[in-house]
Amino acid sequence: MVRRTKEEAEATRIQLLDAAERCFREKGVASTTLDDIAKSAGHTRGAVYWHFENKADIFEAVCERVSTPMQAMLSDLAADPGNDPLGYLRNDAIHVLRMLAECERVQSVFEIKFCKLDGGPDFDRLRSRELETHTRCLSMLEVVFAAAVRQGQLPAHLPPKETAEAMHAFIGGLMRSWIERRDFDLRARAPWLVDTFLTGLRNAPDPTAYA
Amino acid sequence: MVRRTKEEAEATRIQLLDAAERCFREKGVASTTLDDIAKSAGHTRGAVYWHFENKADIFEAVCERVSTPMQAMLSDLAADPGNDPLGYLRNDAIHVLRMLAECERVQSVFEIKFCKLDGGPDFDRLRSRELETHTRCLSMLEVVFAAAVRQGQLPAHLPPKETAEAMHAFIGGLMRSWIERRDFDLRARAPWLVDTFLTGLRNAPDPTAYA
DNA sequence: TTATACAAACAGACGTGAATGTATATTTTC
DNA sequence: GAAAATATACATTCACGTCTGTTTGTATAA
Repeated sequence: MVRRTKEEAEATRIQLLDAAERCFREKGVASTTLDDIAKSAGHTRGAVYWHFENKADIFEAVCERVSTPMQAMLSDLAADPGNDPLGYLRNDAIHVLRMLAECERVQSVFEIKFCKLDGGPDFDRLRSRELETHTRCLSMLEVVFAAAVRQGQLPAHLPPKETAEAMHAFIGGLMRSWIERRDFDLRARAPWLVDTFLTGLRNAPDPTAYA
Repeated sequence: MVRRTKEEAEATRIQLLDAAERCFREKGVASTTLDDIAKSAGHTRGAVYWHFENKADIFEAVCERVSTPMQAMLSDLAADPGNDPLGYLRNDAIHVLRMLAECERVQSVFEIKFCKLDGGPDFDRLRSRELETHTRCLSMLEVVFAAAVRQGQLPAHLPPKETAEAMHAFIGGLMRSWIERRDFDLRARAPWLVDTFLTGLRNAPDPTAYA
């Protein structure tokens, strides 16, 4: 089997990515061999090396298939929050949680990134990009919180950095916990969880009281 | 160099574990070879294979050096919370965060477990134990929350499982975020962070209102 | 008390398998 | 006919496990 048409070639590329996603999730990234991926896709390593450079390249491609929705969410956050920044943030947080609960591909990639990824010397480029995304996300949270304080939606004594960190930790922690155990209805409970956390921020104690 | 005394042998064992901890943290578990560990400890693979069976065995030993304090904390939670369960939980959560902020070894092992561990087929035994610990932790949180509700410290409408999950996600998320970036003072902010979250629980909206 | 036997605590060499990257062969489409 | 899209074959590297060698603490007995 050789030299398919352009569309067939693109199809095998997708088959390879799907197979890689499956293998990574089942056996972890490090323990997955290129032959595993090729076999699982019904091809050989020849096809793999035609479409990709190495395992790290495949992994990046697998991740990029879901990076777009998350990036979109980030730019959502960056958009003008209007006169209800906290409501805006609430919707966005719920949206993120629901996207995870609903989209199988997002679940796969997050499970791989969370649990199946070794911090080896490959993947350095990817990790630095992740860190940058994380940083941008935190600073945008800070901006939105500042706007909420200006609108009187949150008390002024909230420490900006720690508040953003807490929000991010809470959402990220929920995602990880649910990915690892799936023992509660994330989609249904997302609004209540987010509201409960934001209620804590609204009534937060004054940090200056903590010596 | 051979046949040291009992104490010297135990010393090399500890050197090997320290070296493994360093290598795992620097290069990831999967990318660390047994020769890396031996060299970094100033020994050879002969010493490694004398003290341990394989890499997974080493990793378990590395983890067990900090599992004891965490287990102690879990049993703290299991003890009688008295007439102030929420205050008890508050102290315990702060204690966990501070132990991470203060103990370098805990930081290392958690960083390895969080970011440097591939979910390969080895480490299965370890992972199942982790899951069991996670489950026990969640059920203990449920017990403490139930007690807090009985004492009138928390509203009765809190869904037990989701509340425990949220608490665990928040603490775990904070630990992960801080491990990855260390860009805020975890030790100093721990009480405020925990109090802010618990304030959210105290004033949480009624979940039955969420269709 | 001392000689001796044994086993502990390693170091170093060896064989093996497996995964990687590359080079080449083979078709088929354009 | 040229190049794209794969399969196949090959060489190399590399980590693992095992085996053996060596030295020395230690127990036992004479």
